[in-house]
Amino acid sequence: MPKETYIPCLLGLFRQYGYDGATLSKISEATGLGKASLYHHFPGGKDQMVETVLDYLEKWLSENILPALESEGDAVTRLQRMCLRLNELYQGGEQPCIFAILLSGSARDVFHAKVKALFQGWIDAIANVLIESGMDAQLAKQRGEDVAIAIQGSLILSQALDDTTPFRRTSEQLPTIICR
Amino acid sequence: MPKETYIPCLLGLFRQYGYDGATLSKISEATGLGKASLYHHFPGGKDQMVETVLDYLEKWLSENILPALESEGDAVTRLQRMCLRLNELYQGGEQPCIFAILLSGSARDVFHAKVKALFQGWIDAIANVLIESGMDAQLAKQRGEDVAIAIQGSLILSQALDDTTPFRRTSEQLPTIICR
DNA sequence: ATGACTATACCGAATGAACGGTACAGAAAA
DNA sequence: TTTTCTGTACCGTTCATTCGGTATAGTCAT
Repeated sequence: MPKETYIPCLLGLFRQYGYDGATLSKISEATGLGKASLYHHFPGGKDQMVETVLDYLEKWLSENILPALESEGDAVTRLQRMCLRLNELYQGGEQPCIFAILLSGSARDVFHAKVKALFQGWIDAIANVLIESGMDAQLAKQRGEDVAIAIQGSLILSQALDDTTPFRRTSEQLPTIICR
Repeated sequence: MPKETYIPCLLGLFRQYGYDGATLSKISEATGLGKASLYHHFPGGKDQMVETVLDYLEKWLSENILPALESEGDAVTRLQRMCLRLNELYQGGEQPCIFAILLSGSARDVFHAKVKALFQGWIDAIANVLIESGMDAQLAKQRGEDVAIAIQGSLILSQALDDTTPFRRTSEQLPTIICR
């Protein structure tokens, strides 16, 4: 089996346990692969596993989130399409954001640059939608950040309360609120 | 020295490294205490250290955040006073939220109940301010959640971008936005 | 005031378990 | 038969935790 097969499994593990908590034993058990097999597919060890997951997600974002933002229609509609995709990514608010997870612990040193770039790309893409619809560029950038803030915050709160309502409500109301 | 002395140090460590990343070696080095001494003050080990920090923070919240929300003035003013306190707690957005940190990794099983209760208490206190100022109860609860979402989200984004601007802007604009 | 006792604070060294990672020989697939 | 994969056994390191013990200071009864 190619290593891509195990990406969803790895993603789930790093989401649930974080970088430091996702031990090789857990990874081995969850994937059904022995340590030797894991190191055959990922010679770079745990770091490379995360790297692979991040590359996969970067591709997923560029094939799902960006097209939604660059699709036809007004700004509200486009943001709604984005939220539909985010709903898949976070499984309706049940799953935490792996990018946020990777910001703490020993993972931060290694992956911060990549995570930062991903956030900036996302925010810029949102801002462009708003600029296209006639919003002032500086305000559009702020509103782009506000989207990221609302999504990330609602995921945290959904995790904290063990209830997906905050995320689902936020992703529903967000598009209209952002566009004024 | 009494164990309370080490609370700020422990708080900093768990914030920076998370529960799984904050090893006894790091704690020993940062506190200047030998591992055996740590177990003298905290016989329950790492769990008890986190518990002690959480108890300290619960007290801090009840002496700083709640009084700010129950102080004199209109809703906007009271929320502004709360944000001033949050600014201290998170050091202007430089420090992540330990409650959010404790939601992932092996810490989640142990501390989720306490974190959930803290969030709910905070949100309820905010909602009460808004209800007092004439807002519908159900909407007030949503707005209380929106405050938590905005604060948590802006902290995540500040960490991701390595720039405190999102947190500082959010905590400044939040009070007026929430009250409509 | 003195010696016996106790509580608190601390530490170096060691424990077994688990960590991330590797070596290698054999199985499976091409 | 060569390449790809995997199971087993291992490596050194680090993990959380504990052991046995010291230093200090205060509390006693004498």
